[in-house]
Amino acid sequence: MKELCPRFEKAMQLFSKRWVGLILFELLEGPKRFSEMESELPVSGRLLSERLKMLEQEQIIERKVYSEFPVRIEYALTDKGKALDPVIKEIQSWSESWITKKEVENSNL
Amino acid sequence: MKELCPRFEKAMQLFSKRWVGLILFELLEGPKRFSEMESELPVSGRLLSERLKMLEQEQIIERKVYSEFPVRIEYALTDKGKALDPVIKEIQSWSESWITKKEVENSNL
DNA sequence: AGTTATAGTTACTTTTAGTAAGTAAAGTGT
DNA sequence: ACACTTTACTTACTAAAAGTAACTATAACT
Repeated sequence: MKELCPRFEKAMQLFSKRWVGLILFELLEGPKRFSEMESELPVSGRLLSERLKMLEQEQIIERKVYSEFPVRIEYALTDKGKALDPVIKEIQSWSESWITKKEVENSNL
Repeated sequence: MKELCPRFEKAMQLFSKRWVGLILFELLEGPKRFSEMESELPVSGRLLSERLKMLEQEQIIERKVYSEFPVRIEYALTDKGKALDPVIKEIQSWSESWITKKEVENSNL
């Protein structure tokens, strides 16, 4: 097996985890709370928690605790995370050019 | 649950399937055969076959049969597939800027 | 101390991925 | 004609990841 490109492989390993793309899409709009993301995406608390933990470990997002009542916890992109903006934008652009209405409908069956 | 962007969600659904990114990376270099991809990527025949079938159905790749001895089958990107070049390039560029040597090493444990 | 609101976690089921061995098709050699 | 190659898959089985629903933790407020 050839080496291909270890950094690219590592990046794809992150991206090919379910929900990661959509979580990043959300966070590019600005910092969000757990419950916001949970309600805006069709992801369960269990997986959202798991992914946020992973993205924090990869230093792509940052978890900030605000001691209010009730406690507010916000997730925000780091510089490394913000640098993914062009990637998300390219995927968005591609999907608008090449994904047909029909395909979108059929994917929900 | 908000609608977000159905086309983007559909695109991420494709991308977040394991090996899809690496298969596209390979095919952007030019048409490839099954056995070539199998040996260049750490993917098993079963999944490679499944992914190629899926990508063909999505019209991202094309399967061409050449009646030689032994039979030669090539997979090539369609225009829709070639249009993913900027996406792959952006991921590559991000990974080169932000994935450290250490991260690459640790991901193989 | 008990209530409330957010942010998770746990235990369980279903789906997807990984592995290894086997089958299919079709041109070749005898 | 028929067994032999070579590539391209498929099948049966095991392991890992994702989905679901109910439950717990924390901490400020009353």
